[in-house]
Amino acid sequence: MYGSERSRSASHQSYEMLRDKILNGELQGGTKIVEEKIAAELGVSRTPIRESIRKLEYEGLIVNKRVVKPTEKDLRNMFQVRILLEGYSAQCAASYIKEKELEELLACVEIGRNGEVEEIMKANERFHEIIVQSSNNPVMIDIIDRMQSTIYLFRKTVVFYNRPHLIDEHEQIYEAIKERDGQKAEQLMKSHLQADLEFCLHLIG
Amino acid sequence: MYGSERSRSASHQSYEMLRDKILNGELQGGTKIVEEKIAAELGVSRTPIRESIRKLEYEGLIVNKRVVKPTEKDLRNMFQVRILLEGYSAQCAASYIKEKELEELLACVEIGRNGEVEEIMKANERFHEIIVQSSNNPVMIDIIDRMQSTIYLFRKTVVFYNRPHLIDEHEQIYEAIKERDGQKAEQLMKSHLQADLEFCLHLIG
DNA sequence: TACATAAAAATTGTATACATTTTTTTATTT
DNA sequence: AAATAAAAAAATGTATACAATTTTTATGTA
Repeated sequence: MYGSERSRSASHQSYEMLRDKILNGELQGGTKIVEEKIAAELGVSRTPIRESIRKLEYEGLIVNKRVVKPTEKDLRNMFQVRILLEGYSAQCAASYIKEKELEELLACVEIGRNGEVEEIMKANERFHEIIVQSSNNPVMIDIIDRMQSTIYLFRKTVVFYNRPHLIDEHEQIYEAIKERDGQKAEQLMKSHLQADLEFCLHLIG
Repeated sequence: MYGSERSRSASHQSYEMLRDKILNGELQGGTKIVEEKIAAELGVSRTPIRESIRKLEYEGLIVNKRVVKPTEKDLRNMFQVRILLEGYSAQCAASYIKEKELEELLACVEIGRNGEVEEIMKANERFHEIIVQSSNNPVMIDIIDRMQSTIYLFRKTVVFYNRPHLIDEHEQIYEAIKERDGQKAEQLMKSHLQADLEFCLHLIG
């Protein structure tokens, strides 16, 4: 259904193009973003480009007309928030998650063990996504989402590693949720994310 | 110093004007926002108006070209996040707050007891602000800030009441922080905000 | 060389005009 | 009278032009 979707507005196309280029590193941190240059590149006027840039500014991917270059401190700050919100989401999930999602969590763990690199990465992202969604709180989901791109940007270089124990930790979280033990699920999620942060900082710093 | 500040760009002026009108109720929830109308009102072109509208959209004050009309569910969702983040901030404050800020917290409590209505309202806001700031986490501060306007919008009609025990609760939180008891401060902050939410919902629903 | 300053260039902010889409109104049919 | 389609109007999206600002470069001086 989605595949056949009509192409959206110029500003939206520009937004997606810029975001992708930032996330995949084609536009490196610190690069100056000049409206006219982007406009020429896409063959449109500056007007829609400006809107797309504003949007990326609100998302934190562009700061002061430059591609963001998140510092360690930025990453720590985001993770601090993420740990609080995803930890809480895990607790909610233990109470509210449905059988279907529970099965999908398990599937993610299994792909994490036996899948191809690309699959594994997707499954790991999906694992967190399912839990966050199950908070059933659009405000919370939104906040986590918005931080996601900057976090991804920071750990770009790390992402092809697979941290030791990562899948084991996912499995433990899954078990806790399955047993409907909210406290445990929250605690496990928090230390999982903490370990993730530290691995990330260690590799880079 | 700030008083004599140069007037900012048209889009920023427009942003402030619209935001204020929304917050003080001059533009009611559900009101359609039409670019040309606003532009004519301010005597500028649509271009800067569009930017200001986008900004308000990101802040959640405009949704689908209409002034937002937050539902009870929205308020609950925001408070859920706010309780997590401000609770945590209170914990941090217990560890890190400086003498000067502690004194200011106490001053807020005292104004809450003896001040004029306007002063009290300001002091109560300031009380929370100090604690949030002391988290020392710009990401966290930003998120709380962004929710603030929508929360304010919702409780506009409530704001001139002063909930019973509100100041007592502030004082207890202050005491816990002063005693450097992070767990207690967090717990007190959480129930304080929970009570606030319920008072608000009760008055309106 | 290092620093300040003026001129030039580049970039962003805003106005206006037109194209496209969405909403409202009106007309038509059942 | 209700439902539908066609037409008109309104509103938004985009392009272009110009004004204001910021950044860069060139130039002169200590």
